[in-house]
Amino acid sequence: MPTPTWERLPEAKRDAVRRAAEEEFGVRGYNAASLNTICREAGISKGSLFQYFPDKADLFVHLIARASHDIRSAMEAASTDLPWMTDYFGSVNLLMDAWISYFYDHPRHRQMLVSANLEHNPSALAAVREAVYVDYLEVIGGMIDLGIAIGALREDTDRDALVAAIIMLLPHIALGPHVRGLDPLLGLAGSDRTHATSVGRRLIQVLLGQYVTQSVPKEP
Amino acid sequence: MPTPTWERLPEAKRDAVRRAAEEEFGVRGYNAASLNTICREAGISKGSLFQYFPDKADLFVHLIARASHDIRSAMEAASTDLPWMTDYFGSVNLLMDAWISYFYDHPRHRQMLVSANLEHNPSALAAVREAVYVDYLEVIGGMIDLGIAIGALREDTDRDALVAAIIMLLPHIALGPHVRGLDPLLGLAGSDRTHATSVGRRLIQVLLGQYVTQSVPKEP
Amino acid sequence: MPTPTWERLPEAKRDAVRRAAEEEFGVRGYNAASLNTICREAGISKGSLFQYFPDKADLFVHLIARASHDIRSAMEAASTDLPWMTDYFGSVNLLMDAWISYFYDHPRHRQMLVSANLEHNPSALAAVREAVYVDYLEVIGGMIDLGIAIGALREDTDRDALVAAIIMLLPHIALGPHVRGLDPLLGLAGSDRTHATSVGRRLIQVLLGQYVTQSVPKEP
Amino acid sequence: MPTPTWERLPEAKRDAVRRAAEEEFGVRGYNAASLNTICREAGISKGSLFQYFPDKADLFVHLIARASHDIRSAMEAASTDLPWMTDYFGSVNLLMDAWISYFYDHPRHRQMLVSANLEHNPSALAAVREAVYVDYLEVIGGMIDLGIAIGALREDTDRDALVAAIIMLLPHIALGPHVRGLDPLLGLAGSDRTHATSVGRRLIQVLLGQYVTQSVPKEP
DNA sequence: TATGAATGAGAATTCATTCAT
DNA sequence: TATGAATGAATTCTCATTCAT
Repeated sequence: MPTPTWERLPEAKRDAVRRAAEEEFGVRGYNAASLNTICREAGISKGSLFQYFPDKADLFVHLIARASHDIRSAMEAASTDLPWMTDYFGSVNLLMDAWISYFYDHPRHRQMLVSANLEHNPSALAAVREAVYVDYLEVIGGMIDLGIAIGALREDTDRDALVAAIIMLLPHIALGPHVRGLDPLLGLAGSDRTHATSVGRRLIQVLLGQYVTQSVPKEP
Repeated sequence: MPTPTWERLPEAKRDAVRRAAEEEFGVRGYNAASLNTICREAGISKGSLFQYFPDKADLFVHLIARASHDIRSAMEAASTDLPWMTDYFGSVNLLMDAWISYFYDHPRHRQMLVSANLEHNPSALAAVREAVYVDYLEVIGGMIDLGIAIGALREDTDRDALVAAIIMLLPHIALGPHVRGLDPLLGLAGSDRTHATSVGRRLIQVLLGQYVTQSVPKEP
Repeated sequence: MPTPTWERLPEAKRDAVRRAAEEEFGVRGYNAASLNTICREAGISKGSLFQYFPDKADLFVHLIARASHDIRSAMEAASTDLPWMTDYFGSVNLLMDAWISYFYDHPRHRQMLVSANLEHNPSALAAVREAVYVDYLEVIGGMIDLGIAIGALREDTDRDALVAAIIMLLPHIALGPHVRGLDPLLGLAGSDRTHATSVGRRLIQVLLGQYVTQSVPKEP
Repeated sequence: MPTPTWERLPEAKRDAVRRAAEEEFGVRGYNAASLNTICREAGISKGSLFQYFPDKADLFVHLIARASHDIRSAMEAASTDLPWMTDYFGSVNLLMDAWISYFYDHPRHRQMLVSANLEHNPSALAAVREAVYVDYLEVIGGMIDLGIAIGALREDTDRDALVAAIIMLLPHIALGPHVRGLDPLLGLAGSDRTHATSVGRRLIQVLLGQYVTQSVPKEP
């Protein structure tokens, strides 16, 4: 956890530190990221950084948790206005669109979460698990449960397997499947938002298709 | 590529080095793995290791490629005797069973491939891509194409999206979904082979279910 | 370039580091010099040295450039009061005396510049070229040009060949001709300042003799 | 000294080892030269090399001494037919031409002797001193003594200073003054044999000019 | 509260030399 | 006589963390 000193800091300085750290963790990964670099870019001293966060891992966890929380908020906001009751499947697709858009609008968050997903260091990984997947489980799980409850998904849906599959795929869809050698298949590397969105929809279809009871809406 | 010296080494020593290196890369990941540790565990001197492999990256790539090749061979052997024509979906499930079993029988390979999948270092990642994903694309792609060709899968199957989704999920299924925070859902951590197999089948069903034209066989 | 940290260091510590480094580079040459040894002798930790200089080459260049600059300043100071107009050849000799004296007073500089002149490493050599020879070319070239301009040297003097010859000989004269097997001839090894000065004058005579238009002054 | 084993070796193998070693010492210098590389290029094993020469220094000394001896022989052969009695200064120039030509014809020797002259390692340097400068002293000293004896050089020539100056300049003239920052002055880097020869003559003139009693011959 | 110099363990890699076969 | 695997000390350089100012 950040120290009280960190909380008392002016927002501008906190922002500078966060930006520098997200960039560095995003580009180099947790282990290879250098606190030297972060301090230099943020314009603070080494000593200061250790007065804000007890150690490197703690800084990382803080950033991941914040990003995850931001995303969840964005998703919940986007979800509010969707016609879940009347067009469930369309709403799922629109939510996925919003999610993909979020990462196009917040490239530093995207990059850092890619790194987090690639992380092997046990304590960093534990942080990702606790900070990110809890949110995922709640949001995705809730979405599927709603679908079943309102009859938009078949009653015999294998809820847990489906939620798990979606969560496993999520990082690949928005964060960059190309890092995993799938690019020849899906052509996502360097693609624009429109193409990424359309690929996202195809994957949703593969996962949800068999459970949908409504007629599947066409792409706009 | 390993040096000629490596090729001439007695199998026992090669095995000791491979074991130690797979273990270290598996536990700590490419970047954090220490050649010091590998040497100590393998009982060789630092100088020797560099007479076997030109550098760290080369050792890593060698191990990954070897493991990947072993797995593909095991899969192709397992595939040969399956009744693809008469029970396509059952064969898919049995192939998945074999695949999961392989990793239960070769825990060091499993662990190292998990690490490889988590790798952030770009050049190490490129090695993984080339060594592992090419095999995956061929084996999985071939399996789906066969299903479509013989009418076991629907003609309008989104072949690429499906192959991509399977490949994205593969590492999670056999290599450890628990590392990604999904354990509360699937209960795989420390589970036995039987439970892992059953989870694998549920995920296959989620992915393939809608495209299957045959009646789905029950678990044995 | 040295880091800001280096600039802020107390002079005593900077001096200790410079001494140790000049000694080590002088005794062993750039390539063979050990940063370990330098740190030990300077009484600082390995980490500290790399907070002062980005790498080994930078430390080397810094020392060479500093020494060269010191020498040039000393030469220009010595040159100021000489009677160039009325006794050009005598002034050349007195300048040479000052130059030889400088190295007797700064034995570490002498030794390090000998090493620098023996350097085989291309990038270290480039540094020497840029730091040292530019000064030499300017000072020696200027001196010859002046001699020609005021009529102290013959008009048909092969200016470039003469400057080149002097510059080629300079390191040998003051920095130690004995290292090149010439000692049986000149008896410089371990000699005192007086003998070295007299040898210097003989070499000047060999080089300049034919071009001098004034009567050559006797040694004092 | 090479071992008896080395002497018994077939000439072809000895030649391969010499070539490889001259190349490596020439390109990288004594300290940085790698016996690994030499063995690989020569096509022999590490063990063999150490059965031919007791250690690295000994191999280096052997090569230097051999090259120096070759050069001396070539100079003495070239000297034989020169008209020393009737055209001393012209003969000096022609000898210098032959010397420069030798290095254009034996680039590996040239390069290795450049390295030797740049060497800082004490034992390697001692070898250079003993092997090379003894020859230089005898050949150049004899040449000057002859000039004085036959009256081609003035009686009051400062024989030792002159010999020393010539020997100091020799490596620069044929071996590459460009490495010492003099190229802007003399334009020798990458120059052809003709230009190098003409530069050599200008330097001879600068050194010998004042002592010559004959009229100086023009360049052909 | 901020600073930034100091630390030293640890990283990958190279190399001349030895010696059992 | 030839081989080439083994060695381990030495190299430059990085980094998170501490602590006196």
